[in-house]
Amino acid sequence: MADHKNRFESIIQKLKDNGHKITPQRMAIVKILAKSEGHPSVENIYDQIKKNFPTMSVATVYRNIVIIKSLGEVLELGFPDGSNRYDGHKPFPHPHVICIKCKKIVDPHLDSLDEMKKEVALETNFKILNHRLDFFGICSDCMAKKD
Amino acid sequence: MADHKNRFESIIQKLKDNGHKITPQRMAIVKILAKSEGHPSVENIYDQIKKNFPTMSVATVYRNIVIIKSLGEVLELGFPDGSNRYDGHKPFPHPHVICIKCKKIVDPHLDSLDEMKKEVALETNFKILNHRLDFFGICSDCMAKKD
DNA sequence: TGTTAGTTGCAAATTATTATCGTTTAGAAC
DNA sequence: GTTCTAAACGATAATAATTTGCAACTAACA
Repeated sequence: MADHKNRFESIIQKLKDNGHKITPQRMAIVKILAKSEGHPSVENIYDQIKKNFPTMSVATVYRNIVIIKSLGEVLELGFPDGSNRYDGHKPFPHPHVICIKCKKIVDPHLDSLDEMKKEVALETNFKILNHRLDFFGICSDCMAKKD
Repeated sequence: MADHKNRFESIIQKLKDNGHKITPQRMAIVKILAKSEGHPSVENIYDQIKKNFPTMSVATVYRNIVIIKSLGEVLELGFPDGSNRYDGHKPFPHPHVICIKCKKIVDPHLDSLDEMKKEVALETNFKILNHRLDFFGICSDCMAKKD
């Protein structure tokens, strides 16, 4: 999809605008984040890139994610079990549905969340800035496979 | 409140039922978890108990939390920043509102969540087993203090 | 009381992430 | 194109949070 290409260009542009150099390694990382197929982990990104850059270091992946995160162009999904996954395709808070068997992550469509946010703000007197909503379960694929 | 005492008794009973011994250290940990005032962290629990048990080890806190968690009597709240907080008072999934300044955690009242869960299950074909909903913001106390 | 499996405290191991540092390089200036 | 320099890189050491291994201890039951 052209959508991925647009995300790639827009992240690269933002990096340039903020005085960052565009290295081959950085481009490879941005390319994967722009697509964010399956919401990759650091390990996952590293493994993909190592094929083309055998000297690639994990530190470089971490460093770049920190920068891109600070520019608001990637969403970090830290999970209760300590694992981290990333979404550079939709870098804003949105609900996720996670399969606990195959670790697949799906983005459901939900618009009652805004209403909920207002309710909570009213009840607690908090100024709500951010949110995180995850549903954990078993996807239809894993359900089909016998357990 | 008697509520805290009930939670304490019920966690202790569950431990006994599952063949665990009731040591003084364990009782101290359960006591704090039963109350879960402010949703304590491991460090927090450890510090509180160290006053009465100077030889107490953090490992003991971790080990006990693993057991109590496996009995379903405490809810672990792992946050994106890597921090962990616990709730043994309401050990089932429920929404939280977290102040990003003072780290205060409040439990809002929300009943539209069940409806949402059904919607998501229908749309994604997942069997939803669990969920996690957090709102992040600034509490009225911190808002009052000048920034 | 005596026995024993579960528990504890300490320290070492593990894991994920961050920092250090010497070398390399993208990109602007010439 | 060449030169220059701050930024980025790779390798590895450091850090922090959690877990594990093991010898000593003790709760619980007979």
